[in-house]
Amino acid sequence: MKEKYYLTTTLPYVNADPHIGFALEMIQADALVRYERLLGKEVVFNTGTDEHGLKIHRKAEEMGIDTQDYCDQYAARFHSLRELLNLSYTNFIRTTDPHHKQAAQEFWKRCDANGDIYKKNYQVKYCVGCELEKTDSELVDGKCPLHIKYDIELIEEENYFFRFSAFQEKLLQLYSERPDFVVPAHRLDEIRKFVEGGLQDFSISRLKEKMPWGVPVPGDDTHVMYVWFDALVNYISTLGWPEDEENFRAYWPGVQVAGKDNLRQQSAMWQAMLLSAGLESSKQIFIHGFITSEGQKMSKSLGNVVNPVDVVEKYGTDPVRFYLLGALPSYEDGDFSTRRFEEFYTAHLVNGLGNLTSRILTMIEKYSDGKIPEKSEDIFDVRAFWGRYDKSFGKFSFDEVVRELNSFVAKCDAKISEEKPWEKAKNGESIDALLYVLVESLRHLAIAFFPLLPESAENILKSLHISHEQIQGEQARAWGVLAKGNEVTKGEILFKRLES
RNA sequence: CGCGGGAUAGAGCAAUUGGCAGCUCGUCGGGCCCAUAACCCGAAGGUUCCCGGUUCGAGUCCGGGUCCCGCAACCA
Repeated sequence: MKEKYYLTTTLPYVNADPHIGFALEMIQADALVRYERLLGKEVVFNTGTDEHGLKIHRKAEEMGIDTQDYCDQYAARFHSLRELLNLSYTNFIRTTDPHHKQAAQEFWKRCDANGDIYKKNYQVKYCVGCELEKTDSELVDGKCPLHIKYDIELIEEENYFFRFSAFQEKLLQLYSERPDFVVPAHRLDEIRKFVEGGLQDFSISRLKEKMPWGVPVPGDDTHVMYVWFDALVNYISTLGWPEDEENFRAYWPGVQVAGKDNLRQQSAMWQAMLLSAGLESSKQIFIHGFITSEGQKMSKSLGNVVNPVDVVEKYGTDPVRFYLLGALPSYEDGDFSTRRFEEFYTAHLVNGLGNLTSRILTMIEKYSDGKIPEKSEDIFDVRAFWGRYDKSFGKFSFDEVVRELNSFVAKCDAKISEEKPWEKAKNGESIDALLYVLVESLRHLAIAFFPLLPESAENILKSLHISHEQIQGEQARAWGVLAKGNEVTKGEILFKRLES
């Protein structure tokens, strides 16, 4: 039976269009699961949309449409990223799905049965000017920056609370037992510090009369769940929890990919919730950074927001995937700049992989009659290459994976220059040994590039007449798979040169 | 003394446990003609933010300082 692998992204909130930062998360997640599939694993890859809460409800009201219709529209927009970015997710969960709501309620009941949910007065900070509830971080010197003349009013309201404070010890234990629970390590340090500083119980419900757009609290029809509580449960409800126990057991615990703004929610709150419900902790949490635009924070007012749809239309899906995975530091914030994008694209895809592919296939055509020559020795040590490749993927270091790949391409180019096959061919010397090394290396490269550039890699494989089934498992990584006499077809140019 | 990240060649980034400071792009010089005017070789370019300490040896460890950037809890 195939080994199982489960990975989920966070669910974007449907109050804005997808931005490049979310595209990064999706692409990282997609590269990971494609990599795991190469290893021969059976994968569940989950994403979806988070659709409850006050902001959504209010926005739909403003637009004068039904809230569910509003959510449907946005969910469709996020779902369209699948094609745009060539994503291979298997599940797309929406928190308004009936099954998810039932699961969230069941989850609540378990935490409640465990004594971790209780009622308490909650002070809401309210700005009369905005007619909105405010959070502390929205206030400046305790006042609403938009309405300094009014004092913030405190409204008391009874809410359900989650006993977060009870899980401090257990969370710290989890962090110390599993040093790679959160990657990169400095994020684990960050969350540990936070938990060590003491935890406060948090509110997990809202009064239904004020905010009806949420999952009803079991046994109390005057409250709905606060979005966080319901949304986090999607990571397991998508697996059919609670009733499909077999599927849940097969895939949970899973790997979670999230942005640095989600560190607490994923690695502390959600973990505490799981502990409370008596479920296993997540397997691992990978935290990525944010993307700046031309060196500045993206913001609507600066007008420098990068829209993934625009860049994909301009450059294509694979180049965008390649830039996001390879040109940004995997553990930190990174910058999206047009100049750098074009440099990176030209250097590594056009001049690198694309040109090398063209070189090799042409030489096979010219000097070997379009057929694979006799098998020869592996001079590049592909086994060691795969070792480094696995190691880099294992630590979510996508930039390192890309560096490995680029350096393999460079080695091939250097070897060609060194051997000067065109000269030898003229002198009547056999160059079959070199040609085999090159074309077999190209096969390895195509497989290794596949998780990052699925479409381009597929094109190379097509040229080599290698089928999709032949790229999985250990046997695909062996040296000498291409058999003598098999045809090779030179295809279209892989990466077009940018016009300057 | 709220928490955390960062500062390394013109730009963007790397440097397992301390051990000759590297990579990509760009610049300059040469080579090559299989390839998408691509590719290869060589060169120039660094006081690793500053001050002090530990050490045979510090980008890396310790102390102090400066400057950027996130977060600061119910803001997805």
